[in-house]
Amino acid sequence: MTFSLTTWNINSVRLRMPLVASFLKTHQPDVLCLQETKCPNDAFPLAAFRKLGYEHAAIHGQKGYHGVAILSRLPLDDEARRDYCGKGDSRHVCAVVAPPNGPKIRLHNFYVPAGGDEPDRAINPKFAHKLDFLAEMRALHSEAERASGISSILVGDLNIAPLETDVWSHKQLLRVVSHTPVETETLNALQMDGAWVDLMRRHVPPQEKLFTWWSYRARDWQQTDRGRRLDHIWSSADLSGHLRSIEVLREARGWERPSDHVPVTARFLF
DNA sequence: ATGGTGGACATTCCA
Repeated sequence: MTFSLTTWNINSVRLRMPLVASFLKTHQPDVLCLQETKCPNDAFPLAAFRKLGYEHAAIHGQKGYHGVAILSRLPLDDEARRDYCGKGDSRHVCAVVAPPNGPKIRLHNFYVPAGGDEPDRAINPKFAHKLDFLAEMRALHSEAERASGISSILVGDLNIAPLETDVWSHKQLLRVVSHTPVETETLNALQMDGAWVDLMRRHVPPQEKLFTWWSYRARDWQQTDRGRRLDHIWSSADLSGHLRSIEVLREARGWERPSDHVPVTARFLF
């Protein structure tokens, strides 16, 4: 049996609902994880998702900013939210899903703080927040959960492009927030701590450039191709052998009134 | 070195 999951920073779920509907009709992932929904829970378009076959939802939104959601064709159990850094931001939601013939999987959906412009925690509180948020994420040990009989998947907009090939120019972005050494080292440490596997790079060789985000500010995003890989799909080690494909839907950046991020889909076989 | 665009919300903040 296959199990598929998409992560997508949607930059307003209400504005982008027609694009989401079109994507779900053509790709039909079992689970959709959204970030930057920018939508309070009582205004979330649950009915529209239900009509598309996504009857199960774990949502965590707020007015104006941030917001994460898990929409699913399969039942979701044991849903939870965590308030990272005690700021009251809606940046994490999780739930357990059990694909047919597969293990129980806890899905963590994150929207990590972008971190502002200046990569110095002493003068930029947003950058300090980003690093503190990542430090708090280290408490998630996928191995610990595995030991209690449950596998893990971590997805979301982590706002960090860790590899040299995750940005259009390693040299030119070394001092740009999202690709600074302190961020990429912190992300790598977090990944090792939890024994997380970077499934996108399991499927696409690290030598190949791979982007999931292109700035709105570029005159022609396609021509200059100044992208970054800010969106990620990680899993506990036991799931990596079940991965069958990763699809980065680059064409979605060219849709009408697009998000600046594109959907990334992982397909597993159990 | 600078500003470019886009979304929400309220007349600015955030990315």
